[in-house]
Amino acid sequence: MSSVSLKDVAAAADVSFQTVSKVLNGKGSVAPKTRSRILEAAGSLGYVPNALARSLQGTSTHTIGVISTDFSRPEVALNIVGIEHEARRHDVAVIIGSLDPDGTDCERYLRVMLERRVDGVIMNAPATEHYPRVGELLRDSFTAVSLHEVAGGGVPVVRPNAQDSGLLPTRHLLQLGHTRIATITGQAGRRITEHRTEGYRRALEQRSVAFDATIVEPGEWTVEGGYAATHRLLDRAEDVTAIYVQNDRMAIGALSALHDRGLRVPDDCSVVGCDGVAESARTIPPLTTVHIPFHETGETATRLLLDIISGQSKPRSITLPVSMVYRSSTASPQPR
Amino acid sequence: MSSVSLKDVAAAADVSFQTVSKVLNGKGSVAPKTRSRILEAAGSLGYVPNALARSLQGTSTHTIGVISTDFSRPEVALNIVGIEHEARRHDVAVIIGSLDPDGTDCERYLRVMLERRVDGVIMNAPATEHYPRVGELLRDSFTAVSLHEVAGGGVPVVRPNAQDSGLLPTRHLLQLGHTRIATITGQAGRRITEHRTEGYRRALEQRSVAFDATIVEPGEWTVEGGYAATHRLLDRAEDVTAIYVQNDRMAIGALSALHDRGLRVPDDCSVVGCDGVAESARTIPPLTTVHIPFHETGETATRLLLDIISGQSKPRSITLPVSMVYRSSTASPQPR
DNA sequence: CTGTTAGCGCTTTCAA
DNA sequence: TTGAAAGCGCTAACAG
Repeated sequence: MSSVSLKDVAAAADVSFQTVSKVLNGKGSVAPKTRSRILEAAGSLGYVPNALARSLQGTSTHTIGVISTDFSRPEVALNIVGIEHEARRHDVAVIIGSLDPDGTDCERYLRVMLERRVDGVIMNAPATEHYPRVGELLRDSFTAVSLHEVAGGGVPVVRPNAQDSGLLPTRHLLQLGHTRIATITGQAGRRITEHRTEGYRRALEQRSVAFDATIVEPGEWTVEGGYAATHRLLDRAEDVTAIYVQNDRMAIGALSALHDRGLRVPDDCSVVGCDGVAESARTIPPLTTVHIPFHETGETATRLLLDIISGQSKPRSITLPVSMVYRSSTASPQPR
Repeated sequence: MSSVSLKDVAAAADVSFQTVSKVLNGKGSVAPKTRSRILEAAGSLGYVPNALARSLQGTSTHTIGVISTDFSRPEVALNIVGIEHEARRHDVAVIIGSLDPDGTDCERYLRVMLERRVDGVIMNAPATEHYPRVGELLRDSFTAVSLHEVAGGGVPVVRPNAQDSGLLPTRHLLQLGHTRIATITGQAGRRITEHRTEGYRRALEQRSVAFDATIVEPGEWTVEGGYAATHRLLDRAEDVTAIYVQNDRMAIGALSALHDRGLRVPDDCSVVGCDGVAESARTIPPLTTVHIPFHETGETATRLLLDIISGQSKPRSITLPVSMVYRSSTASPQPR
């Protein structure tokens, strides 16, 4: 472990350690001879500046915290990768915390971020969107940007257009001629689920198709959840001719369930996913879905956070556009 | 932003800041009255200790670095989540760096970790396994544990049994009666690819089935790569009756390609994946695969790293067992 | 051009 | 039981 300090370099170059500091930071003026002597000493000693000591008197730690829901889900991972890429572009380090499913450990993580004096925090924790204490902490003690709503508001939110994520695919199905369109939703009680469902509902309304709560089935975001939800749905309403599944992983489960029931996609039932994960291109059949810019969302949130920290930008929320990806899991309803 | 310091608390409680330090760290003996006065002052002022200052004279920063290949791939994400979980259990913060595909920015990240004086580093960067400079740095300047081999060795490696990951599924196919068994490999030149292929080869040898390089096709680990590789493979060798695909994402592509060619799985061709991602349970048909304990690998590596740091353990490598998951994409070959 | 003085927030002796 | 002194590695301001 490197523990060569400025003083060590100074001793080797026979100058004061403050002069070394100047040279290494390119500040002040130093005699060329001294400078090169110092540079050489630093090089041969393998000097590496101590970022902690540096942060101690500066105002910035060049570090941000990311508190995220379990990022083994690919969409979430893409968010984080986007965040990390943008942070790195600005020479900012990222400390990460991954929450348990209920987000009950969020405050603990926030505390850690406080102790480490991060310059700001990016929240990607839908589970905490109704926790007032988290919202309070974020507003009072941090410069923060969130990818989901925050209890009590007051924190800039950067996210893909969730309502369009429901509206676009539903409209697509309507345009194909479907009228019995079911939806398999994400986790109940989450804003993002509400928004996607709201988009679905609005698309129906625009075409004067009645919303029917009996063909709205929760699927928990998981492959298995989507599989089970599809069975429950079709056990109850076999006249459904199309399903908008609120994420691709559940859609993979839905395709499997449909297949197990002897139903052909899209002939007997159309399916639209949401998210645009890589796998969706090669499901059987390839999945029509909504492309959500997860990576870009992470980048944008980070850029905003960094701009707010540096005073270059005022806090504001940003919504990113989503777009349809048409593949072969959707078609006009066939007479049966 | 909280910038209440020990001195502020001391002033409020009318004692010296050193006494406050004692109380807050539970050291030394302090009069009960003083103690409670200090505690109250700290509480009402919202004092949060500065971890950076604390690290400055201590020997540890309670921080580890993780340098990883792009973790938007679910297997990789699982590794990282495992690392994070274990670190958090030990109250250690995690700084993350995600490499570009070639890992050329690895040294830069290592430098950042050095500057931040992390206690140790976990490497998950197969792309750098042949970079001597990375190996050197790791050995000379860090306490490190890697999830992949490191150039020049000397760094403990914690990883799932890669050879078994090839041997077990191939043996399964052989036991079903297949003899024309192809494999779609991961990225060429990577150790993990070599190991999985070596396992495949060994299983064949054990049953005296000749290894045939013409039915070994590289697939780049991606869905699309697996799709394309399957087509290339079958264009060349249509007598293949089974394929061991070296990861589940490529296997999804393979199932799709097989379907597009009008081949039925498993009747016309059996497919075994590798990794055991959630999607594999609901592909069409559900995929027989190898379960790889990615989360546990991350946890184990972290526990080892932390133990090495604290001197509780000597550096050593650990191999974790993998296991078969039997589903419906494999069957005995059918006469055609 | 260079070194001195001061201090970031904290922990750790050591005296009082 | 408490506080004063010292120092972790560094930067910043100023004097020489």
